[in-house]
Amino acid sequence: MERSLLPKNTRRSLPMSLLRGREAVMSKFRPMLARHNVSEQQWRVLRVLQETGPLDASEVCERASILAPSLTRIIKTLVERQFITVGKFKGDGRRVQLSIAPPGTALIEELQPERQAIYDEIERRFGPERIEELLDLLEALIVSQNGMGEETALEAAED
Amino acid sequence: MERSLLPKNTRRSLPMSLLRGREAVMSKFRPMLARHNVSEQQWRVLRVLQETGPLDASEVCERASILAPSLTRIIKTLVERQFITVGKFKGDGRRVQLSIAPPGTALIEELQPERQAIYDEIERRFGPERIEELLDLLEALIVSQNGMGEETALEAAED
DNA sequence: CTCATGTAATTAACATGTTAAATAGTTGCG
DNA sequence: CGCAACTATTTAACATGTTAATTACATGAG
Repeated sequence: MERSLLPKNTRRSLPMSLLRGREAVMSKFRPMLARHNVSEQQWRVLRVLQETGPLDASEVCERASILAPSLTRIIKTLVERQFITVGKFKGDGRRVQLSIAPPGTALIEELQPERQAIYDEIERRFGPERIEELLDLLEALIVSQNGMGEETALEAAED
Repeated sequence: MERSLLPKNTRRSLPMSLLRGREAVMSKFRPMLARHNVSEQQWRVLRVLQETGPLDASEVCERASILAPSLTRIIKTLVERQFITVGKFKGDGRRVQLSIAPPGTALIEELQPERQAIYDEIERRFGPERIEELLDLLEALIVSQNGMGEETALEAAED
């Protein structure tokens, strides 16, 4: 007998569990970020620029999982605080090029030890192997859902 | 040699992967909710009330992973649309009792088949066993981090 | 070259996340 | 009883999520 009904309750549903899981982890980092007056999203932008080098806004959105309108606002505050700089793209007047600035790099380096401590504590509680398992499963989940299998007979008929 | 450094890059970090994983799943449900003009959060409130019966605001916050200030606003719109009703709690004038109303129940029942189809598709792509694995890991993650192990020598010293 | 189309980014409008503070109601202790 | 401390909810203020519309620039067909 087929047994793939909807989650019996809200506590064992994928969206809710992913949300609560993320909250469980982020609650450990949030105090650190708050002490330095950076939001989660601002922090993600900084890290992406730090690790990848100058990027245009679209790529930052993609890599930091932030929507374009949010990024527009975030850019404004990060520029004001001199954590990043913006410039035009050579050859395409629409794009903006975002680069991390020295104060941004300095912030990341300043927080590095504390981040490490928090991450170690999370790992100690949950177990390093399980973290790897979880990361692998999440990656597989993302790939499985984002894959271009949209062409079911149903949806293809709508165009 | 100890090998538990910070995630090398933003793509393999727990918070980012959890965020992207959630987005991968929710992107499948969002269109359905949008068609019926309910937000994710409004939907979670309805489902919690449906599955558990009348609750006070705090319990709804807890079960739906919504912060109290957000819930206050959500209640307002759900009451306007007659999806829920609010009443006072006998014996404690501070609490509000939230109950799902017939139109709310009707909406949930109306969406049930579509939810089932979406969930089946997610399951088909990712695999039923892996969903269970993932849910188990997430639950373990949450428990491990929320547990009251806060009393490290470091933090105990701060009080 | 010119216009229709497409793309990158921004703006607008509203809902929610997030923290801090304010409001109301409860409870326990003297 | 009367007040201090606590608890549940709300309000406030600002940042972000989210979708739709708009602006500015780019590109290709004719």
